[in-house]
Amino acid sequence: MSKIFIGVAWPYANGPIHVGHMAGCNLPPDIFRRYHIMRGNEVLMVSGSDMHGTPVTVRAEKEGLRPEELAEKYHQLNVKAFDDFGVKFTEFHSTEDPDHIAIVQKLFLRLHETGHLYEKEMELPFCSKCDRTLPDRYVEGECPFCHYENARGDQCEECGKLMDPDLLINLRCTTCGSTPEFVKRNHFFFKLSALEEPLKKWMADKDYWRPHVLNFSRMFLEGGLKDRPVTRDTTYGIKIPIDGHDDKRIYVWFEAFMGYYTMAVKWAMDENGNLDQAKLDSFWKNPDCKHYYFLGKDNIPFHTIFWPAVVSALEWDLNLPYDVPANAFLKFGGQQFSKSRGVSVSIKDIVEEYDPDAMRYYMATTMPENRDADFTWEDFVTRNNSELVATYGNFVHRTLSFTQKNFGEIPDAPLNPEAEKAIKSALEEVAQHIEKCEFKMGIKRAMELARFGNQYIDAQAPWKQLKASREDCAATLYTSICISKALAIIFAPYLPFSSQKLWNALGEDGQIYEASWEDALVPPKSGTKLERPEPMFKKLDPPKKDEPVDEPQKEPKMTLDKLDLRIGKVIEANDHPNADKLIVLNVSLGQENRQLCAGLKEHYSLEEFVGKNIVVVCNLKPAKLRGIMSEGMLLAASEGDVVSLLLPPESAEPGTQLDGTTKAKQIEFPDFLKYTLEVGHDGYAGAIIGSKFIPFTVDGKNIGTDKNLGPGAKIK
RNA sequence: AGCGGGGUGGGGUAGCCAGGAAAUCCCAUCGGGCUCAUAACCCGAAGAUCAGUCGUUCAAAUCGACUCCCCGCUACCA
Repeated sequence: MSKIFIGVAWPYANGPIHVGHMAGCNLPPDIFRRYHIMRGNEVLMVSGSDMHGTPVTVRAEKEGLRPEELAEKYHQLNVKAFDDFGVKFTEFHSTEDPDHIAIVQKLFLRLHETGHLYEKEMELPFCSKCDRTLPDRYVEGECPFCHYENARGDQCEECGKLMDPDLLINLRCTTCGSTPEFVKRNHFFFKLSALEEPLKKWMADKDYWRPHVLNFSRMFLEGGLKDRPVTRDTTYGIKIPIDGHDDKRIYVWFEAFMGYYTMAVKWAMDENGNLDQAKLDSFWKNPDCKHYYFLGKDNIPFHTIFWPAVVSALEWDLNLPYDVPANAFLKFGGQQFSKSRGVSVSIKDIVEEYDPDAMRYYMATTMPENRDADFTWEDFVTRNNSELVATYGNFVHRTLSFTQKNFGEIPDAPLNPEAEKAIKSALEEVAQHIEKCEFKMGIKRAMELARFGNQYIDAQAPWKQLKASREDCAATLYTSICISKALAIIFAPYLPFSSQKLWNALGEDGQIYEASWEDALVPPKSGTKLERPEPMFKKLDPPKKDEPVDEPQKEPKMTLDKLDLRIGKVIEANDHPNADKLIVLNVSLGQENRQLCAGLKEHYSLEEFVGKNIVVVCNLKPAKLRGIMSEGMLLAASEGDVVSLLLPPESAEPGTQLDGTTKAKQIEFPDFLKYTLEVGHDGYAGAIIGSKFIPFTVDGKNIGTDKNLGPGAKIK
């Protein structure tokens, strides 16, 4: 029996866990964990919610909550989602956990003591209007090399040169546009540069890592390591345990991954908070305990470089990562998952709608182990129906129902030696795949055993044997039951819920996770009464095809349904800090708010905008307009010099979709310009599709223009 | 711009790191079998110059170079 430590990347508590997270970082460690438990190994699997990241504060502002409240809300939600999905952690808490905080502070002091942290004065741009120091990313100015006007503080996008904020000419704050001053602040730095060589040495024998992980990490190291600041000017987060730094907090990047250790410490404490050092050491100082970290590819350097650096800098001889099987990204219909763009499916919704195992199966077969993969509902349904239901589910069901009907119990007969061989090699190969974190291969191999089962039954034809020789028939069925039992075990790490059902249907008592991998070869007891079986999995209806798939035509046909036009209500209007003609609007679309830039300063005053209903193109690719993100475009008509907003009925609720338009996928700006939109003969706005004028309507009502422009006025 | 990843029968994918009779699985197509099973299962057929060019090699989807497309990232938003 050995010990396995599993660290799972800490999810941000700024939203519900979605299928991308689950397939990328959570399902794989759960499969791994379940397998090892069945092998009799002791597993410590930890993670928690990251509550201190900037995304949390940003999201909190949007929802009008304090960051702690928001984080706690999503933390609770996600704990439940994991549980419902069958993903179980030994310890799952949050960065607000008092023990986490206390231990992080201890580690901070320890690193200070070992000389890996030092204090240095750094000059930081400070925006007095926003009242905060600005990270490099949040300052812009003219590039001193190529004189590009909107170079960022970390890098000039135009010439690609790395930048420092103090080099920029005419600095400004990207948020508000005012000019920052430089202030001197003391910050703590982690001496990463000193660990470059040791890390290279450590990584030298990691050839068994996934190629993309290893490549990326080695490249990163080759690029050289710079010391990194580990504190920042903010008041949300963990306090620095050294006097005189009340206005600073420990940087999230530095603190969150310490959670792998803090959670282990927490686990090794009794109710009174007394630490059992030996218990902790058995996982963290035990050379025989392998440490695995599961995460998405965006997280690789933190786990293959920064975290190992910190662990070794503690100088306690703690275990370094053994493997970091990072996954690539799971995309959704070809797009990156993104909450803000509505490209997301939360686990909560999935478990309400489907059997978790159906989704676990789909994820396990498509997870992005070595490259990005694509999640589509169609594919999910197809794989569920034609593999899970038709191959595995069907094999078990035909076996059990035939046996139950004709024998009523597990017959007494010998196991077919061919089948025994097939079971053994499946067990062995699936085990090897899982141990090497090749989960996709593992489940594929498991499915082959089910396929073997179907072939076996077909070849034996027990329905014929029944008439010819009841003895032969019994042998076939007994063998099929043995295969079913093996399938229950083999699939248990992947599909725990259905394996449990099958386990009990085979007359085995208790929980399958208490069974061991080797039990797959223990013959089922003859004479066990069988219940009338229920199918293990349900067939799913193919997704409704509301429109014919639009692939056939090469030229994208102009149809309204490719546009996502919605009613927006202006909440706030401001001048663009860096442009003469642009204004920046904050617009409510019901569910969400968006920031738009519009070139209407010469035509409308700021006051005129507020409270107005407008028409917004919501599926335009977001673009930066003179430094400010514009997440859509408002529609206005122009006739000569006169520019007029489109005027939807005041009764229309923000967020209402214009009739005929859909939440279509994102389009590029040039594609949008291909549409001819204009004011029709009756003075109402619309689009020309083909040769027909189709008026825009919302809730059946026409949309006019603010200044009653005449027919033919162009809209954009 | 730089870096990283990808381009495999009609669609979606595996194989590539450790080169070897041209290739996995699912769907779609065609033919056959079976009727125990959630019209499920089983067998068979058709279909790819493995993006392109050049090179290394007895041998390349697999290694190297270049080109063309797609996607992602660009460490203070893990």
